[in-house]
Amino acid sequence: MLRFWWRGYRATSVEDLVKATGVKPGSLYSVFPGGKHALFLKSLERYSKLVVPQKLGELAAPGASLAALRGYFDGLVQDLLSTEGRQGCLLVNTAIENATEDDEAAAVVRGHLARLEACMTTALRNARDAGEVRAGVDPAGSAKVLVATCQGLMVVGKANPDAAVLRAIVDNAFAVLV
Amino acid sequence: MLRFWWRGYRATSVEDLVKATGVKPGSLYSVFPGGKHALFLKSLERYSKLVVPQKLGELAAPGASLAALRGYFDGLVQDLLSTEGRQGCLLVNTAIENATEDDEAAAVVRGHLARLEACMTTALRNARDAGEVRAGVDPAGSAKVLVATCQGLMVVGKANPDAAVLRAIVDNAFAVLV
DNA sequence: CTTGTTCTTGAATGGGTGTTCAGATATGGT
DNA sequence: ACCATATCTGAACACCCATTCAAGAACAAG
Repeated sequence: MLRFWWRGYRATSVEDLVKATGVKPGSLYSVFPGGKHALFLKSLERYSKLVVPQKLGELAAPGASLAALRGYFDGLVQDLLSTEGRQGCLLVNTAIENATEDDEAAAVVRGHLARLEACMTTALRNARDAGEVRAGVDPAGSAKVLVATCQGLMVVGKANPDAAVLRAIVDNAFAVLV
Repeated sequence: MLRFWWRGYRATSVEDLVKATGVKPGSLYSVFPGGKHALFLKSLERYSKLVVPQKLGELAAPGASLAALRGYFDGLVQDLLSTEGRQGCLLVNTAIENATEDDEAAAVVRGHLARLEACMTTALRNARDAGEVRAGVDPAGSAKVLVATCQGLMVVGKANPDAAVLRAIVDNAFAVLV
């Protein structure tokens, strides 16, 4: 999973995976019928179930509010600025690299986007009920925009991992809500 | 350029380029010293100078206002929904696929993002002066967010090319401005 | 028509790719 | 200790990759 995350599907060779896991080709192909591609899909699922919830943090909780939402974005920026986090999000990378020609991978990405939107919608609804955002803000609608914005943050962060640029995006994205 | 746009850098082989252009390997390498990578950088520049201005349309004009800005986003959505446009934007794809390991490519992407932000800032400034957006809207700040949002639109569009989903993102992104 | 030069060709090169498989090794029940 | 079964191993396979280069074609000048 880490190899696909760091380097992408095409750039990761089976030899890389063999070296990284210590599992030799023969075993790898008997454990994962379907070879590299099957392993990739398993990696996407593993990322969805292990890494994503960890990054979501409080935002995944039903009582999440504006602070949790903001915390998610801040974490995203912090990751993009760190040496280890520059690879961004495996699912975003997959959307760009594979989604057009790999329907199974695209489906995993769609699932991720839907979950993210759901989390953000509840967080915004809670925030509105608590008076943390303007009354005019539509939780469902704003969640859709914020999902797109955070995917865009990854793209910008990859090309330009600059603290000021990324923080300005987040600041201004939240400024219109209050 | 089209090959790199459609399939990405790694997935495009020199043989593909030879077949597509009719230029045989020997000539190709004598015209482009540096081989595949040099040709890729030239493709990025060509895309920047030919395709991007065409997509920007009125938004590139100094007098562009809210309608031009909205038109750009609508064009983006329309492209993502068409069969030919599903490949998205070459520069966004490059940001994800190559930016971390290819500084030259990343620089071209950064230039594109800067230009886009400049266009959007002037459009928003014009819109504010004309009273088309709320007085509280900060042109420079909102432009940064809109740049990120439109990059995110590409990511979402690749995984989920659904008219309702994409239009909802654009509608809600503009809803907070008026 | 010659000659010198530029441009073009496509086969060859060395290395990397994903995948397979027969043989070696380990395991667990008797 | 035995053997049947499951597991692991790494060499071998066929193919594709980016790149090079010597041989040939096209061309312009005298």
